[in-house]
Amino acid sequence: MVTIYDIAAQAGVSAMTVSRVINNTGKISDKTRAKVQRVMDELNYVPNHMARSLVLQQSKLLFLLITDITNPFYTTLARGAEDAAKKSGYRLLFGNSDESSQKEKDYIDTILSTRADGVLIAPASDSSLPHLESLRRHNVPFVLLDREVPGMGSDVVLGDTKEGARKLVDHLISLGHRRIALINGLPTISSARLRLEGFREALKLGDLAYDEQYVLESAFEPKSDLSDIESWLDSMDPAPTAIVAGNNVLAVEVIRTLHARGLRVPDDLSVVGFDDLGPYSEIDPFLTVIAQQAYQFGYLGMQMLIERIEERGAAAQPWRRVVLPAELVVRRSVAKLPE
Amino acid sequence: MVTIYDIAAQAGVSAMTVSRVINNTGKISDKTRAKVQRVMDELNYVPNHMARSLVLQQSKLLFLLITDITNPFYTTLARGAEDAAKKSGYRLLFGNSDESSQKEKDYIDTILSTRADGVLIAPASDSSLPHLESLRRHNVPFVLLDREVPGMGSDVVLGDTKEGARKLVDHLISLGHRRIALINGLPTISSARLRLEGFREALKLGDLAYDEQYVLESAFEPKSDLSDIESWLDSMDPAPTAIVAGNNVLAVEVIRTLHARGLRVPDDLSVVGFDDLGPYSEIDPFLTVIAQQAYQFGYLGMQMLIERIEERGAAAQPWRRVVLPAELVVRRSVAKLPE
DNA sequence: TAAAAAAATGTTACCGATAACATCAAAGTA
DNA sequence: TACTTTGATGTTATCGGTAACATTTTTTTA
Repeated sequence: MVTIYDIAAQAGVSAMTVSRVINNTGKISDKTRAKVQRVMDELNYVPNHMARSLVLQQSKLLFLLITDITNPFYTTLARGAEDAAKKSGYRLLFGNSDESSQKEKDYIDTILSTRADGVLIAPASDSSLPHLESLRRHNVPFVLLDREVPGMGSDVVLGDTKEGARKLVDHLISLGHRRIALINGLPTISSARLRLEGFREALKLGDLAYDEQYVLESAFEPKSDLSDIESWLDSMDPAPTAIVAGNNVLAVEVIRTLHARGLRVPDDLSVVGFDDLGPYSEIDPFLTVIAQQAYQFGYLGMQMLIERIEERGAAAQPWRRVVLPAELVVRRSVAKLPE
Repeated sequence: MVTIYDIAAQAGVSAMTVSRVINNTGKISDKTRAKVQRVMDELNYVPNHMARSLVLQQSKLLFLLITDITNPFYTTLARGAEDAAKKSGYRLLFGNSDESSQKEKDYIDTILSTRADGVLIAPASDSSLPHLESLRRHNVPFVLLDREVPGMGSDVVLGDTKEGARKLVDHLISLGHRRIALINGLPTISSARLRLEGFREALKLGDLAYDEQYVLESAFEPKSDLSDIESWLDSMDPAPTAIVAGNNVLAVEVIRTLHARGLRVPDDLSVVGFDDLGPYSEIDPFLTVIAQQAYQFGYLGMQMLIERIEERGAAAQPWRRVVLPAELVVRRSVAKLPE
């Protein structure tokens, strides 16, 4: 690999002069600059970022850690984060924790040892706490996305999840549904807890009793084994007329299971969910959902992160909490029940 | 940040001894090892990967560069690459070029200056050639995915695209279609060229004439402006009875456009495409497609990359070319025409 | 018990860059 | 002309690790 020393030797100057040309610092005569520049081009010089970060103690590298790279919510979010990072001259790398606390830990280790300047992270669950503590301890700024972790203060971008759940249930009630079920993420995830809260509140406001048998808590990630959904569907008595799914993955699993049983949505059972299904939603606007501003999650989160990084040393600002609105998008997956 | 020198001082040994404990190299007494280990735990030591890579001249870092992070084909591929990388003890970072040659170049620069050990890359187009030359010049092994770049020999994992296109057209012909249109990616992308070839061959075999007006070459990425699709649809005379879309993004765009015009698929026009639409194809198996083994693209490509990296120095092996099969998945988006 | 071998640990130099300071020449000023 | 200032460049130390070699301690063997 070509180094500044190779350039320096070839151009007949010192390494420091080469460094000055590269970074456009200090004073250099035009003649020297031109000569150095020419040699760099000739030898295809590429700066070694690691050597540079080592001495500068900053990498201009940011990480985005998401929990499911195949989930359109997160990939759209990634686009937003990318755009915001680029605008401020940072490079962005992605990691995918797959909803696994262990994988998340591995990525955090990578991030720490890569000496990233900051991290945008959608935590796997409450058990991410030690990972976040590790980041905090090592003084790596981070911003949480979509989920909070109790016990860890930080900047965070959230969706108005509780309100979203309420809107979904209200919508169902307004169409005559009275037996409404919820398949939710695990209660170790803050957003799942909020969905349940919103769900219960809306029931109460609608004068409907909360019945535990109508609630299933299941992992957010796609699994091959759908038997818990199966048995849950069997167990409810009387059967619900509508199911609220805690996220898009669960919505898909539920609909798949229903289809496998020969049940049609919404004719036999209504289904609503959180977050869009990506391009698919566009060709066949089928599923009624709470749409979240995925791109904004990434964009705003990244802005907040960069502000934190650049204010470093300044008096610490209080944590910021951005809550993005949740919009009900009515499509065709809910039946209107006869009164 | 805590360094090995801090550990060394605290533990009353030399930095080298700490290094030996970390890497489990050389000979160390159990007592010393335990002591050093304890101090590392106490101080929450995290190795500085950059310092280490600087001296070792290798980073154990790999990159995956894809062209569209919101495309399920690539995210599924990413999963495969991730799994294969982890199995061999490499860390994997993602980059997203967004089908843009410029963004791709920026990522290549990042990759070069980060001194990654290797790159898995889905090139944006033939104009990626200089970027690949740059990698080659700097001796960074890479494997191409899904697309080849003329003039650049390398390992590559491809889909059997031409055969795929043929199968789609055959399928349409067998259902009575005679006027078949193709909306394809730009001809600067190898896979788009192959699709066109397969398309033409299948027409010929089916005794159908190739008519240029039925072919539109458009960018693969989603755009807000659909006017070229609009005018193309208007221009064809007589109108086709079926449209082959070159990838999933284009399929979605076409269907969206048709819906906007009040046309139904497949009742008014049949549409087929390449690559699935992610998990969501499952809730409503609608679009007939050529399904590619996205996960395998990533997994096999990563394996080949790692083999290249680790054989370095050994006699160079000839380039390998893996072609993965393309399977026709028949669903509901094609109408059977009366003879 | 002295010499040789093995085990445990330390010292030095270097990876590729930059900050801080040092030097030297040309230009400006008294 | 001597003296300061400014501009252009070089030297040295350092970031956090590890390889290669050096040294010291312990164990084995003749």
